[in-house]
Amino acid sequence: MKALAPVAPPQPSAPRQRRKEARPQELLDAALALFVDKGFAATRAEEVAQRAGVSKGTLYLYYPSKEELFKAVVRSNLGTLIAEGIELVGCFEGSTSELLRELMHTWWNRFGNTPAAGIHKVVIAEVRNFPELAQFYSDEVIVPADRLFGNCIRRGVERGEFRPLPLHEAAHTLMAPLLFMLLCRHSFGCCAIEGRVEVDPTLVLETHLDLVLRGLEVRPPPAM
Amino acid sequence: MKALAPVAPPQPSAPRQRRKEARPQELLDAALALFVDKGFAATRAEEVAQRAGVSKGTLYLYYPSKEELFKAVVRSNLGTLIAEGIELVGCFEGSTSELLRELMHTWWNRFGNTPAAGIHKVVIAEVRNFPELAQFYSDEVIVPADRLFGNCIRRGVERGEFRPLPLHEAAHTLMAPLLFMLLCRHSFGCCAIEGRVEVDPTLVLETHLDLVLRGLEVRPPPAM
Amino acid sequence: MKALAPVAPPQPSAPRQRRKEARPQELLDAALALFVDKGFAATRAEEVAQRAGVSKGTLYLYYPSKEELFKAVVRSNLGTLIAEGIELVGCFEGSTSELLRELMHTWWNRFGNTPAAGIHKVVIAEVRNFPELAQFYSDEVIVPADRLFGNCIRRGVERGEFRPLPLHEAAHTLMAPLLFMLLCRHSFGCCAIEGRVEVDPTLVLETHLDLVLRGLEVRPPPAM
Amino acid sequence: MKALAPVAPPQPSAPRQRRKEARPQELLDAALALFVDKGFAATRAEEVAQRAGVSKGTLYLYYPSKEELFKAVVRSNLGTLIAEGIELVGCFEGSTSELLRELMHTWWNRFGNTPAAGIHKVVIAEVRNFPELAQFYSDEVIVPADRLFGNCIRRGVERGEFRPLPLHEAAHTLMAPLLFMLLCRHSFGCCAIEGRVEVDPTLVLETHLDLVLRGLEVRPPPAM
DNA sequence: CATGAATGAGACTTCATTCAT
DNA sequence: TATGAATGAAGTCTCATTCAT
Repeated sequence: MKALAPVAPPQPSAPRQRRKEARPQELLDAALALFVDKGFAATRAEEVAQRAGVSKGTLYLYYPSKEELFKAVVRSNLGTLIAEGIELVGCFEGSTSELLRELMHTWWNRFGNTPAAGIHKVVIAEVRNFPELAQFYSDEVIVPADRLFGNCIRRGVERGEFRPLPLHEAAHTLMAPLLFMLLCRHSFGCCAIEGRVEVDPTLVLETHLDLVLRGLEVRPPPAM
Repeated sequence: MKALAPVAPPQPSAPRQRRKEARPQELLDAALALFVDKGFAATRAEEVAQRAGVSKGTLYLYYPSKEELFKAVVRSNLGTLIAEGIELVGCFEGSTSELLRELMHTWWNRFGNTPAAGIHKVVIAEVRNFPELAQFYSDEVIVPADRLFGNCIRRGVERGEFRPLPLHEAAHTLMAPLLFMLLCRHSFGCCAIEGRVEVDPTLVLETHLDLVLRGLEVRPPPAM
Repeated sequence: MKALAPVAPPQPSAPRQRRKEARPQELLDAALALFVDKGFAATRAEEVAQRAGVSKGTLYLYYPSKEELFKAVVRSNLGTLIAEGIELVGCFEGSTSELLRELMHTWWNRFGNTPAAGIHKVVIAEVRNFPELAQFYSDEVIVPADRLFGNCIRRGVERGEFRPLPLHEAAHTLMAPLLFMLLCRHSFGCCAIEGRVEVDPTLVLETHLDLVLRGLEVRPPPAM
Repeated sequence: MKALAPVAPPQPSAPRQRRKEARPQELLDAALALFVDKGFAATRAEEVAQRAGVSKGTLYLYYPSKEELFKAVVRSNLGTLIAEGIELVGCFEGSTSELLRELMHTWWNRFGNTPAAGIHKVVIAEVRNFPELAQFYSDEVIVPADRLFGNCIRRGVERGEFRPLPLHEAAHTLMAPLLFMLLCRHSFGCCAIEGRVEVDPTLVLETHLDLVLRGLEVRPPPAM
């Protein structure tokens, strides 16, 4: 079971005189691309090194094992993801529906529609083999994201805009379609498949917001 | 030609069992558990055999390769999943909201809450290394499921129950939270994590249906 | 490296009621065909059994191992090969050239042009892994054949027909082209090759006899 | 992902050698010896590596598979063999009998009496399991050799030295005794056998040339 | 710092042989 | 006798990791 999907070639135009400060990030970038592409087990250390333009030995100068490299990739790509969103919620003034729309669009543009989004697939696939990452991911991603969206919903409820709903579960429904779409984009999305189901990401985002915000909102008072 | 293998010990510790009919299912069960646990690549053929109580060689008596074993697992667990849903839709008489509720509950009880649900994680994670399976899974699972839910939504629209919405995208939002929950259950869900976000699957299902069905429904006519 | 050349299917028309006395020979025939085809190592015990129309276990009822089976095949096919030729030499009355012609044609028709001829290839290929067979083959095939042809040549020399020549070496030259042709027939001869060298076996035999008998003969006395 | 391999012992028993240039030839030599000894299928890759003083993995650094290793052995040992003969024929000035003598002696000294001579046995023995090699060997060895000797014979005929004979078949008789002797030397020749037929290779060569050149030559005109 | 040749544990798979029925 | 399911040693090949230069 070899990986068959071609990986984009490393940028050969990069200047030869690399500074050693840049190395770790170059290695992380190369590793991210390959882990997303082929998964952890199917990615060879040598490929990562090649893609980063260094030799196999050099990779081990910076990361003591493939496992540690993987963890570094995850941490570096997911570490600050949520913090930015939290700030936004604190100072937003408009309606909660607008806040959620804003939040989701930002998230999509700044992360979901970015190569880094593929990291989620890898994490989902491999956490069970990396128990340390599970705690990290929970602390750094899931809990903050849950709090972020839970807070939004609570805000909506408190302002009389939304019906009361269980916060965790509603937050789940809020994010899941987008995260799931990412997973699909980075797995099936990259395979050559005949007669596949095609969805338009932007339309998914809009439709989802449309559905779920409507579902959240309290019924408008009957028009008199 | 080679030095002959040393004579086998006269009394193998476990008596040979002869259950040709039961073997394939036992192997499939063992394989499902391990593939879900550790992923396809990280599962060793010998582990599968051991878990099924047979030797490595016996596994290959029934499945010619690890890949074929995996495909057999997928087929055996997902093969008839959708077909039943399609039937249900064909003969259902009530409102479309009720139909969707029924469909989702059935799906949850018959698949989502079952060990087989973990297959999704494995497929998402490793399908890129497994191009043949991508086509198979698209044909057998994704396309029929999309059609199934798309048809439900169309039924609702045609009967005046639902607002018109893009079918694929709405179907996506309909299924994604449940599938995503499955992915989480079978990845993070199995790790020991402190302070995790806990969601109640049943409550997720209910909340999701509550939100999304409300979002789908046409606004009730203003009271009088 | 699997064998690719198709093996002729076993004769399925054979009556189902085999007598156990026939078994050993049937197994030897099947084994001969397969060993010639694919060599010893590449022939699976199960194939031999299938071709003989019995199960794998039954093969081991008659021959305790694949090695023993192989030795039995060799012995059964080469055991009496030479004896017949020796008889012929004793009572022949004509010229030694005619005797050699007769001998070679007989050998060709009765052995060389027969499926059993393939056994030579297998022996050449495998003796080094079967030291016991080396002695057997020397005793039963090489030494008698050498004596047979050496005797012929000596007869020719003694009768003034042939020039004196080293007997072993001349006997070698006498047989080698035919044996070598057999080896080629059963190795390259069975492969699909483009632009191969084709030789006509009968023409090889005639040309060889023509050359070598002429070479053996004393120069005719200058015509006075 | 798996339990990490136990830490390698700090001082490997043999110091690492770094001789990248010498390795391929060392591996080819080791492989030649073992293939000739035990055949292709019965030779384990690890044995080849050990004999060359490297580890299993190193072998695969230089040759991607056992098959390719074998082909490299054949190429390295037979690749230029024929080409030299062809040259010789082109510029030879003496009688064709002398040319053939010269050719055969050269062949014997440069190949037949060399470890590489054993390759023929391996090819004959296993070519049926190795279809790609069959074509290669036909193209690179058999066809050129046939042409080489056929051309010699034609030269002799055209110059009035030899009788007309079918070219392929005469070429066969010309080479076969020597090739067959090689086969025997590398199979039976290496076994401990009592009372074997011993032939002196040089004497075989001389006797064969004596016989066959005499057979080829036109009868001298009767002395008047 | 950087290299890349070398290592060797371990994965998948095959198949000769056994043995309960 | 005959069967064929089961076994497990052994083979090819991969790749994470090391280390002399």
